[in-house]
Amino acid sequence: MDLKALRMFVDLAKSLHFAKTAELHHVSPSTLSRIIQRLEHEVGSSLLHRDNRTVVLSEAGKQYGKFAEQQLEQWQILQLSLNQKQAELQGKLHIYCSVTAAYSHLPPLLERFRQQHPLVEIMLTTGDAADALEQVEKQAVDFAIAARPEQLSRIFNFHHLAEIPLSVIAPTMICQVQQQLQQAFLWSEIPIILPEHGPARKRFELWFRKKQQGKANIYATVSGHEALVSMVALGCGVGIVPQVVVENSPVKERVDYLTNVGEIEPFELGVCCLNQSKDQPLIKAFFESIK
Amino acid sequence: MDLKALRMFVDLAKSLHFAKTAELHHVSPSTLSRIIQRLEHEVGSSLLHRDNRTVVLSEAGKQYGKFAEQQLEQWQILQLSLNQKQAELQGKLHIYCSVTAAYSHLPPLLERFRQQHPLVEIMLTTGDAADALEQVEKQAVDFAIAARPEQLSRIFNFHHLAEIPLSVIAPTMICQVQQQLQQAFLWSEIPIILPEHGPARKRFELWFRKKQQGKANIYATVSGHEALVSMVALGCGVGIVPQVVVENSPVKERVDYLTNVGEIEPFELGVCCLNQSKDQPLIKAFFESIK
DNA sequence: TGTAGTGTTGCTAAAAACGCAATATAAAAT
DNA sequence: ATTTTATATTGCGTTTTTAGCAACACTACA
Repeated sequence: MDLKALRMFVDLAKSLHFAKTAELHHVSPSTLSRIIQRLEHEVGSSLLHRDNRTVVLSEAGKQYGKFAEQQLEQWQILQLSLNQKQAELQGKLHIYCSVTAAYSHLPPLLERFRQQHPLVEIMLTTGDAADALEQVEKQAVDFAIAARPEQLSRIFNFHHLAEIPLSVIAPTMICQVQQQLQQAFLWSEIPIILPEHGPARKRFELWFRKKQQGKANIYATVSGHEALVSMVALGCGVGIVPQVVVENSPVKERVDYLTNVGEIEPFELGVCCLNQSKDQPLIKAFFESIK
Repeated sequence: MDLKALRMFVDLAKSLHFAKTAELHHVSPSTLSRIIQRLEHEVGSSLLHRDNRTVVLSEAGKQYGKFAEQQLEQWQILQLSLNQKQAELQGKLHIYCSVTAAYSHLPPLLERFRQQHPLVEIMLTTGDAADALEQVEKQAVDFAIAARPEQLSRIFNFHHLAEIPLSVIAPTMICQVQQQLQQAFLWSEIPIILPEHGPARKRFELWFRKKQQGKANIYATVSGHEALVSMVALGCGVGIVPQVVVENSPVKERVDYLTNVGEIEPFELGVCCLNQSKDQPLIKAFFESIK
């Protein structure tokens, strides 16, 4: 009986609709169904009568709903009371990250921080992941969600978040590139699309050198992984990007992963700030909230 | 943040002692430590100051303690209110099980039932596991926690609970049996202690026949697995018993498991009642609460 | 009778939790 | 001052739990 389950139940009791409630909470309907089953088992009686088409609250369900709301309210009160001290902290916090990271990795980090420091204003700048460290260095932002380069200058403080696997992607559509890949081919003949700079480019160079097939046929260089996926989807060539960028891309149906093309070392994604500023109250509080 | 964690925190806040609290709740100290860490992470501040030797509540911890007690109280209120209808159910319920099952398997079953039907009086009879079905058949009890025999009469209703592995145990102490086992030996020479009857005896006969070493040298037959462990511990011979009996035995330090002695088919442990009585309200309610 | 909408269940893969054993540290004892 | 004891935490392998997909079962409605 955790808070998430209670929230879901409260919402479900309002909407009386599993699918919608599940979507609202970013879980699959089956998960929600099982969560409710767990609750029912815990209290020892069924909370909802469902006849496979409609859902209504049982008497126990109504009581449970009130209970759940009370519990959640008390939790909120506790939060408020505990955060009063921390709430003194206020100001602006500038964050830089890629569009993709903003979707995939930032939300859970910010959620806790915002809860603990509601008065702090978050300013989010999105852009090419490769520019992240530069932004931090020139103090345009307080910190960035960034991939760790092989050589990380001493001036930075880096906190590990996750490993980001890279993949080689190719267009799904019928085009010249597609046909080349179908046949026997030399990598030096395949047009390749690359990031202008940054760790992803480094990864590519390392990977291509291993193939020992001469010079790469670079079709274009772009800034920003998101744009790179689009280029590939349009059939311009193949590219290397983080899988998570593809998953969140609106054109993900139009690219395929190439398998058996050799290992590509994954990114190490993390939160990066200047060492000199890591003791500033806001930045310190942020690192505190994510560790 | 589930109820168990809250209960543990409340107790810990009183005792200020991890090891004792952990034991009280039947978990290892490390588990408790991690549970508290989880709570602290959830609220975003430390609840206890510990300097590796002493534990004191932090300010946040005090507030959290109050919160936890409130939450638990509301849960109790909910329980009470939901159980009012079911509480109409009252009477006596006679249960039979072995001493060991009373420790190891019964508590979790009864806990839910008692919560849901507080007015029902539980009458527990412990005894030799092998007598369980007999007790049910002659209606001395309402149901029993029992091992399923190969042939289960149609008059019984059986609900599976768990697989109980059997083991061959021998005395740890230096004695004749011990020495025999150390050397090359024939199984027909080793003194063996057996249950008088019941599934465990059947298992033994099956197992011994596989060895094809003639007739077993049966030193003694006893009724009740618990007594059997004692006999083995005293050095009278080797025996076959459920592992769980050994684990709960006060003399478990004085017996060893024999390995590489062949497979013994495990018990199927379950709840067993008469088919004719499975629709009685109390018995039905019990099965409901454990399924 | 077919079709779309809805909740549940079987199954497998991933994640979380557990407990043991080792570790760290501080108080108490020698 | 050094050893012993008491206590909480951490590393790690194992077990248990949970999530989500896909298939299913059922119902309303066209």
